[in-house]
Amino acid sequence: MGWEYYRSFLAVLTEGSLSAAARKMGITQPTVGRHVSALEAAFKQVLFTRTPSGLVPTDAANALKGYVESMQSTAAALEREALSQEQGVQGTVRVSTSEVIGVEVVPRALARLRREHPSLKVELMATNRVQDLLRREADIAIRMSPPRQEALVARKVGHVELGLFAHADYLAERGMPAAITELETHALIGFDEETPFLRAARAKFPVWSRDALTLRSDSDVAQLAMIRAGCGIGICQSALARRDERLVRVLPDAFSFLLETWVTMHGDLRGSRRCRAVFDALVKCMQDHIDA
Amino acid sequence: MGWEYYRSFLAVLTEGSLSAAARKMGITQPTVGRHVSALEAAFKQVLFTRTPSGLVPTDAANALKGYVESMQSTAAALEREALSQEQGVQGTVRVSTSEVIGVEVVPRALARLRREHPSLKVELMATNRVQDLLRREADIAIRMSPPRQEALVARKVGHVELGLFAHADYLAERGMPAAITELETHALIGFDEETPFLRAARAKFPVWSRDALTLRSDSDVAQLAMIRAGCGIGICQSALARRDERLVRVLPDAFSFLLETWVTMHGDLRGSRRCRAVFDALVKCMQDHIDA
DNA sequence: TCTTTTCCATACAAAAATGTATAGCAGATG
DNA sequence: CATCTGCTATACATTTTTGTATGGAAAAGA
Repeated sequence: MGWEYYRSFLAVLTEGSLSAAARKMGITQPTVGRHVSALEAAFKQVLFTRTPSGLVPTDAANALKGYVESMQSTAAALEREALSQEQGVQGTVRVSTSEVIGVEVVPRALARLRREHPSLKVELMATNRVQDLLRREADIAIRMSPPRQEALVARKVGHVELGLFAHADYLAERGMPAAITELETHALIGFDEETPFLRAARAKFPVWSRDALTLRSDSDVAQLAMIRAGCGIGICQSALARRDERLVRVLPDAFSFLLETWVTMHGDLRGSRRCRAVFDALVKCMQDHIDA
Repeated sequence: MGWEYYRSFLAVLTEGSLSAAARKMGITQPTVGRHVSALEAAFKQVLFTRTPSGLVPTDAANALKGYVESMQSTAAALEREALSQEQGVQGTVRVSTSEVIGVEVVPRALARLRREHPSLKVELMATNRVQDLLRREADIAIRMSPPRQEALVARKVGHVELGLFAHADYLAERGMPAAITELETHALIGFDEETPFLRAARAKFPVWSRDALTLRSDSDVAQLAMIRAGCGIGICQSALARRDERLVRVLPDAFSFLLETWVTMHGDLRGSRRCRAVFDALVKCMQDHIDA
C-alpha cells in the first residue's frame, strides 16, 4: 500500500472534504478522491460517508487517524533534519513549551540565538498540551515534569517556584491577607477547567477550590495579565513576578510550590548542530530565569 | 516531498543497493534510482555514494534513517489495524517479549488463542531488545520494567522470581553449595555482555562477576538449556524451573530477585478487538505462569 | 422561490511515472 | 586471462497517474 495515499487520507480527515484536502495539498479533487477510493478498496471497507457538504469519517477511518498523524509529524521532522544538514547552525527547530514560559521566558533566548545564527528558524509551540517528542511533534520541549520516555536527551535545570502574587495597588486597596483563611474574602484568579495537576494542588491547598475563584481563565498568560493588572491574587512563577517590582508576594510561607523543570530533546537529534544549539540556549535561558 | 520516496530510500538503506531494494519492493531498479535522485535533489545533498557493488549511505542518509524506520513501523501498524476491522477477533497482532518468555511461556497462550479465534494471526518477536510501542514496532509488549511512556495501557501482573538453579545430576556430582562463597568452585552460567541490568545485579551479588562465569551466553534460552542439561548453576525463573522436577534451587535464601512484570499496549489499540483479546490472554497467561 | 455556492462523480486529454532493454564497470571465479 | 555475475546509468516505449472540464445535487442566501 503506497504511503502517498495516507497523506491524502489524512488531509481529507482534517479538512473534511475532498476539495479542501486537494487545495491544501496542491493537487486536484479527483486525485484525492481516487486516493481515498484506492484505500477503501485495499482495506475493503468504507472510510467516509459522502455528503454534499463533504466527507464524514467512519469509525474505521477515525481508528486510523492516530497512525497517519504520527507518520506526518515524523515526515515533517525528517524534512527539518534533511534541510538543515549543511555546515553551521541553520534550519528549523520546533520548540514546545508551556504557555507562560513560551510567552514570558523563551523569546529573549530566541532573540539572542537568532542574532548568533541568522539562518536559524525556530517554531515555538506555546501550549499546555504536552507534545510527544517520540512522535516528533516537536524537537525540543521544556516541561515541568521529569521525562517518562527513554531515548531522550534530558537536562534538569532546577525548580521553578510558584507563589501567590498580587499587584501592590490591589493590596493597598483590599489589604494584605495575613492567613490562608483570609483568602476567601479576596478576588482569586485561577483555572476554569479541572486538570489532574489542579486536583493534586487542591488536595494540598483546599482554599483554592473552583468556587472560591472569582476570576477564572484557562490561559496562564491571561491569569498573569490579570495579576499584573491588579485584578486580584493569583498563582505565578516567583521568577516572573520578580521582574515587576510592583507585584508583591502573598503568604509566602503558607503557599509555595516547586516544579521540577526539564529541557528534553529526542536522542536522535544529539548530533544535530541546530538542535544542540537551541537546546543549550534554552537550558541556559531557563537557568537564568530560575536564578534571576 | 512525497512520502513514497521515503519507502524507496529506506529500502536502499537496508538492502544496500538499488537493485536489491527494487526487488524487495516489487518495482524496478531505475525507479528506485530515480526516487533516490529526487530526494537528493530536494534535499540538495548526496545521500549515497555509488559503487559498483551498491550504494553506501552518507552520514546525511544515516541521520535520516531513524525517521523513515519510524514511518515504516507506523505504516505497518496502520495496515494491521485497517485489515482487521471487520467483525470479530481477526487480523494480525505483533507481540514483543523477552526471549525466555517468548519461548517458554507465551506459546501455550497463543495456542489457546488460535483455537478460540482461528482467523487471528500473531507475530511473536522474542528479543531482549526493548521494542518501542509508541513507534509501533509492536502492538503489545511483555516487559520486566514498569512502562515509562504515557499513553499506554499497562497491566501489572505481579513479580517474576529469579533464583539460582541446577540440575539434580550436576548437584549429585559436584555437591550442593552451602554458602555464596562456595559458588566460586562451581560451573556458573551467565551473560557474556555487560548490560545496565547486569551491572545493577552485580552490585548486589559480587560473586556473579564475569570472570567467575565458566559458561557464558547472551541468550537466556541457551543459558536455560545449559542449566537443564546439567552444565552448571545458573539464573532462571523459579516458575520455569518448577516445571522440571529435576531442577533444584540453589541457595534460595541468599539469591533471589523479583522482577516486576507488565503487559503493555498502545493506548490507541484499546478499542481494537483483536489486540484486546491478545492482551487479556497474555495477562492471564503471565499470571498463570507466575502463580504456577 | 430562485440564485449562488459548495460539494462529489465522471469522461477525456495531458503529463508524469514506471518498466524494458541495454551499455558500461568492477570484482569474483574458473 | 577470460568469463560470469553483480551493480549503476541511460534511452526509449508504455503504462499509470494526474489534471481539466463538466454535470448533478444539496445547502445557503437573496
